[in-house]
Amino acid sequence: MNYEFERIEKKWQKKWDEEKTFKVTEDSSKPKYYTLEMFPYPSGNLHMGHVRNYSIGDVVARFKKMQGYNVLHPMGWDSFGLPAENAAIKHGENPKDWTLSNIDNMRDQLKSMGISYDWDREVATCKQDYYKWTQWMFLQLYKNNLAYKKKSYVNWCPSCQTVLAIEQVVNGKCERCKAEVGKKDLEQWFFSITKYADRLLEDIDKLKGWPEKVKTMQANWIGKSKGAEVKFEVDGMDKTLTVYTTRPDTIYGVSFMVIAPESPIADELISGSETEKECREFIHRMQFIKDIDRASTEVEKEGVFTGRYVINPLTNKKVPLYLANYVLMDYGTGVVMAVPAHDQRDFDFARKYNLPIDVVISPDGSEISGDSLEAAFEAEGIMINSGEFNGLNNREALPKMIEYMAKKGIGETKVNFRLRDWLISRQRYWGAPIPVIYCEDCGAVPVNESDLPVILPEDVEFTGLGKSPLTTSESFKNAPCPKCGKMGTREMDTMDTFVCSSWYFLRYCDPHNSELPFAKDIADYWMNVDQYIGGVEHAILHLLYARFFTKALHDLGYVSCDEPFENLLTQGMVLKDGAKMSKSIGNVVSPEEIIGKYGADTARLFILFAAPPERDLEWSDTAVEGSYRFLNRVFKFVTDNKDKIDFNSKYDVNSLTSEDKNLRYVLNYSIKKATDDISVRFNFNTAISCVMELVNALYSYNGNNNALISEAAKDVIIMLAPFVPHITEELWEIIGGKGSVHDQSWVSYDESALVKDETEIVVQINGKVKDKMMISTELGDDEIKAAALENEKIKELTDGKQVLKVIVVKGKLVNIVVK
RNA sequence: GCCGGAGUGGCGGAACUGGCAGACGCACAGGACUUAAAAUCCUGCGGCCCUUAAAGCCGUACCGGUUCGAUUCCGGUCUCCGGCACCA
Repeated sequence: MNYEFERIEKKWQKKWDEEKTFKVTEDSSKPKYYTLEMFPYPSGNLHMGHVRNYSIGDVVARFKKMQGYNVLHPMGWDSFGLPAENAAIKHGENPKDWTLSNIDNMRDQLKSMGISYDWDREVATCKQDYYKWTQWMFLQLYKNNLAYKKKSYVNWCPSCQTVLAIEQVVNGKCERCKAEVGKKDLEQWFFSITKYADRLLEDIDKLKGWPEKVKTMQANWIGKSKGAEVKFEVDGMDKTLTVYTTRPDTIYGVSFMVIAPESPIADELISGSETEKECREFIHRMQFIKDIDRASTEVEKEGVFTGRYVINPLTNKKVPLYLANYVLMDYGTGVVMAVPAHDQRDFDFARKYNLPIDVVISPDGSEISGDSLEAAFEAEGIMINSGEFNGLNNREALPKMIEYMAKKGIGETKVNFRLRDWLISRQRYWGAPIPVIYCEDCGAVPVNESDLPVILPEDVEFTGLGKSPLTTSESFKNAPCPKCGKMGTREMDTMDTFVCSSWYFLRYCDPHNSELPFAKDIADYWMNVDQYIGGVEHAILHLLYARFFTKALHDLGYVSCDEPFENLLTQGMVLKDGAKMSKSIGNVVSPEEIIGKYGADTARLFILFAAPPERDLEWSDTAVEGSYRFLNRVFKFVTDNKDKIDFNSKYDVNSLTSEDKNLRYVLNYSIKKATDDISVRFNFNTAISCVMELVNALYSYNGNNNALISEAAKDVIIMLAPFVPHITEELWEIIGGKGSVHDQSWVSYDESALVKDETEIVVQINGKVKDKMMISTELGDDEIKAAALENEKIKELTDGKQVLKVIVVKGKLVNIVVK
């Protein structure tokens, strides 16, 4: 007979809900612990990835609570975004109704999993009482020169009909809908995340509890590079071109110069030149090549001579200026000094167009002809053909050369970042409106804080064609200028949803505050998030933006912390048949189905047992049965033995049989191991496996020490409580436990129970195991050694051989080295 | 190309600080119970050799090193996964 998971789970879920078992408030008498799982987009249904994410988080929350922490464990909804709008276009549904009903459905699903959230703190980013504060955030950034509007050549997703941040363009495709991304010239709002580039990079070192992988990804994304900017005069024109280079040490080897075809100064440079026609054709042709194709290293380098020459400021040598496809407009200055002898890209270009290759660094300082090179020499070496710098190691020469150029006023040290400012405008309806009004006289004017929120209107049309639905609203469009009162027009763009999710962890601290997004003292009590858990797909976007917001809010005095997430756990994906679950492959296993068939406890147990949290997890229907089987074994053991279980019974340690001692050892060992595995290593799989061993030991125990059985049964229930909260709550009630099992203290072990009278040690000869023997733990090294040499089998095997050395590792082994 | 991570039975995985490789679970095989099946319980389960057993040998991607002893440390190679990538 299997246990009635359905009845039991419903019973306790109802009770937890009614009694608000997991509600928390600030409490200075206990240490606080803030654990958070990345909030979901309310697509309508939970998938296995969610189940894994929230099961992991729930173990952490319940475990910490049992350890005596005041645990904040909230949940909410990242509920602005495109799918709602697409549903509106497709099915004529209102995005708001669609979203709110999805939230209702998913909240029920979460409750059916028995996750210990404080539901009183639930937030939804699409609700006015939340997005009011998202708009407030915009205003604070704007007031402090961290938000600005500029015309720029931006990434445009033709399918989503909106611009995208660079981070949202993945391999030339829209991160969301996978459509090919194009370009468009638009006036857009940006957040100045680049002002924080250095701090975002440096403070990565503070993130001791983050995975190396994520830290590296962020560092690479920020992409700091140190070099110099150098000015080159254009021959015969009153014009200077500035280049950025990380290799100013190679400046004597510049044999041509290259400029990006889309550069705004290209027009001026080619006007009237003898190659003007070819140049214009080239520029025109490049416009129609997609970014992704332009940027590929596979594409052959190509260019056209502009007809102009520039003068090397160190040598006064005239070198030709080319338009070239391999120069990026949005990095550095869009102009690059080409040193073919020491840069592979320049080398390829020089060979193609027969340009000179001048060697200025050689491995040993000897002269090398550029013609003899098969590839650019990019390694360290000795400077040659470089005037007064000859003979120096190029790395030593580099700072000296920058210093020299700085003195002459032709160059200076320059640091460049790969990170771009964050483009937050979206030409979409279902998002937080950007709180700005355009006035004929005053220009772009921010809405007064007292007028927030700028409410998303409902008189809009969803045609799916051309312009954003927001522009179709008559009620929204016109608003008086906050400065002069003259009628102006509202900003029609909404904010990137990543803005909403960049501060939600702060709102959870004080979710009902109507005066501020959060009170500082309350946020300071809860922050930082002690443990953040989510998918690695957010390694760059969300985590970088959230760090930026936290730092900005810190600098503006709204919160004390300047990093939001103390520890980060990136959980692996849930796979089926080796592939990520997806509708198109048809390998989706729905959580509802599994919970219906085996119960939430089984689903949670399997997912936590099958792999450590950071690794990918292969779904196995048969292994789920195994977890279910285990829970039935636990249930059966407790119910079969409930008459023996008595909370008040005690046993005398000195009168235990060897069988009792063995069970007591396994019990205490399991407690020790499970505690370490959960708290130190987050290895829930091994924590569960040692409880399984304990249950196996209970089944094979033939003694009759009911006090010992009581202790073990009680501890099994407590140890399993964070993993399988319903069945343990039921069993706790069955054995007559007081209150909720989830309010119990975590189990502790008795060190003395881990000391055995006898222990098995291995006897090796030359490192190979030959025998095992039981030995009193009281024996010293010499006695253990003697015992090993006395061993019949060892005597036989070492007979006639010379014993060179005997190594004794107490409690583990003896290794006899013979010849 | 650069950066990060990983390679252990039929499968998921364990071995925490250099000390019995394969815990725990799945699958499989045999048995008990049953009229039968399911469920449950018991036993076996890396490979080679072998009728069987004992013993022996091999075995943690590959090659080598350090060590009494290496899945673990060091050097090199290969493969897979993830991120970035004409960033000057």
